[in-house]
Amino acid sequence: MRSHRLHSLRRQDVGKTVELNGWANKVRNLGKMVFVDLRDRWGITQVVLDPATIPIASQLRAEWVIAISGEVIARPTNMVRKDIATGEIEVSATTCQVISEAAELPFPIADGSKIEPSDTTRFTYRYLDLRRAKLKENIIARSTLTRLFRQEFENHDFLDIETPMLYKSTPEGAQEFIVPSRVQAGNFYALPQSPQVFKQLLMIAGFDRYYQIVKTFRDEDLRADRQPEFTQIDCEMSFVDQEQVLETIEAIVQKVLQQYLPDYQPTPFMRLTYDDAMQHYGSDKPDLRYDLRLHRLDAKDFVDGIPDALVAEEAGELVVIAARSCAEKYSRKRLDALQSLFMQAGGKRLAWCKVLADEWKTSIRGGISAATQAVLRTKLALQTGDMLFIGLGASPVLLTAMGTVRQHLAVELELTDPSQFKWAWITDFPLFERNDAGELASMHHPFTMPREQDLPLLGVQPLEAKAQAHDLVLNGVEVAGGSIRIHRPDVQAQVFTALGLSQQEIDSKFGFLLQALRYGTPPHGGIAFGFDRLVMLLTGNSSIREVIAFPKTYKGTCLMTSSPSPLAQELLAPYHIKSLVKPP
RNA sequence: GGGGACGUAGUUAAGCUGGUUAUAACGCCGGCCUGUCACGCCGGAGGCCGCGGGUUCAAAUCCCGUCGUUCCCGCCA
Repeated sequence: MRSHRLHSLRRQDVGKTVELNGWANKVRNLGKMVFVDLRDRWGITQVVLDPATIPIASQLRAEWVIAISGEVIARPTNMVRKDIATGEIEVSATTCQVISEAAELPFPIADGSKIEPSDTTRFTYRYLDLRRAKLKENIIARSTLTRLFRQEFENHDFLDIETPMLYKSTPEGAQEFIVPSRVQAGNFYALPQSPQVFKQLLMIAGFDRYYQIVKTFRDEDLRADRQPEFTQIDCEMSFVDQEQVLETIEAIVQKVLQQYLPDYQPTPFMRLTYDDAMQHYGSDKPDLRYDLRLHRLDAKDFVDGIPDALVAEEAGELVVIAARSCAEKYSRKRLDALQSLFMQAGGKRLAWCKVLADEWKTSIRGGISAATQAVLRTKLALQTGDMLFIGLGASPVLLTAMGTVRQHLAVELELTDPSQFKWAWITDFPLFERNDAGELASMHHPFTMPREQDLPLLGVQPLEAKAQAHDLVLNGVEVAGGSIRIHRPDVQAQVFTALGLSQQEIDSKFGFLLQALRYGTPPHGGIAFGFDRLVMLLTGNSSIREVIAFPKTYKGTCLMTSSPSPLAQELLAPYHIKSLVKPP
């Protein structure tokens, strides 16, 4: 029986007889003596074996699972390793039993190797990748954060209630995963994109506060921060206004951060309206670790008139970003790259100026007059060595295009310190937006409550209406989103109507919700965290695959289990499905 | 759906303006080694150069297609 885990033995344990189990992280065979770094989830302990008494010692290889018994001894003084917790001792083995041999490894598990396996290799042998320190620590950190969030939600009287995985198709949102019913011929469930409607029904049922750490599913194309199945921390509260939701959630997050990050100094989350975020940062999820603010320029900023190069054919507006001390960093090539980035994002032209001591260098034909330079210097607090990026285009695309430039500049100028955490609430989102077909669509979802004062706008100027919706943004990533929900059936009906749904559609899709709202519904609202993204940021990773034990590839496949896989027609038949694709 | 990068021993890479037997490191196998911790030294094995087609006297190398991994845009109520 194992007597100790592999992180725990210290100098004061010298003389103890111990039995240790684990993986041979590293084997160093010196002929007449063999050193094995024994590893488990908790740490590493060095074992020294004498092949003269333990012949198997010279056969040991990396990643074999072994059990040894022996005596804890102090390392010779000059052999003490200060960088390892157990570095003062080692275990002199008296027995060694091989529990399980390991085949030749596709990549080294132990730290310190220069060889970094490719993604394909890592995915194929995910269980081995998970043995490596980095991924292992990410998964442990995730477990810690799960525990801390659970504790805090429980402390705030939230009830953990499960909602169905086999749900109903609601095709308004993301592409869904569908599940054929065997019993109900020709009918389908859908996997939930969110437990949205169920948590509202739980509020109607009177549970008052609900939370759930739960998988949700979206059959969309993947990204570094998107997986087809991902984990939400979903929650909902009754008898609250938006301010109370924000305060409660912020308190929970702050408490979790204090327990998770040892040096965390809690500062209140910043508050920004959607309009301010767009105007100042060109994004509804601005990264606030750096300033690089967007400023409007107009005719009065140009003493001698706006240079021809900055006058658009049609309605043109000008937005400028002043970047500090980077005039020397921007070569022609980098500027061209920025320019094409800006154009791709929908901007018309991106000009630049280098603020130099004597004469400004600029891409603007004819240059910038001394008088205008003086105005800009004051307006933007310019110093020699700064650089201006002036974007020409039409709102609102100009703002988002400049937001893209801003983000790109920050990366190039190394302003994105991953150890820094800048949180912000974004509020007052538009209730609706126009989709590609020019139709009205919910920006958040159709159960979002408009601001009280905007209710009269629903029938007349719906695009002007703002929602009681809120996103939580961390370092430029949307980590949570939610809203106050509609608790009045008449308002809900108005929103459905504004969205152009017929009475028949409303009844078939959301009839049960409208019905439920009629039986005494408390005002309620909540939020859902993208837990994978949150863990990714808090662990300093740039892909959520690094914090998910068994993620999917970019194409949504699993290289380890080879899923998804074709099903023969006879296996599909019970589900009343006929495949149009011939299995390979 | 669109655009970019990558694919060569078990692994990670070099080779790519075509030309002898495809190179290195780590790993693996054998030998030596009592204080290693990226142990060291000596020797060895290991290749459908992703796959298919084309150009050529000759293709890892050039061209076309395809598959896979990845990053971005679209998409993600």
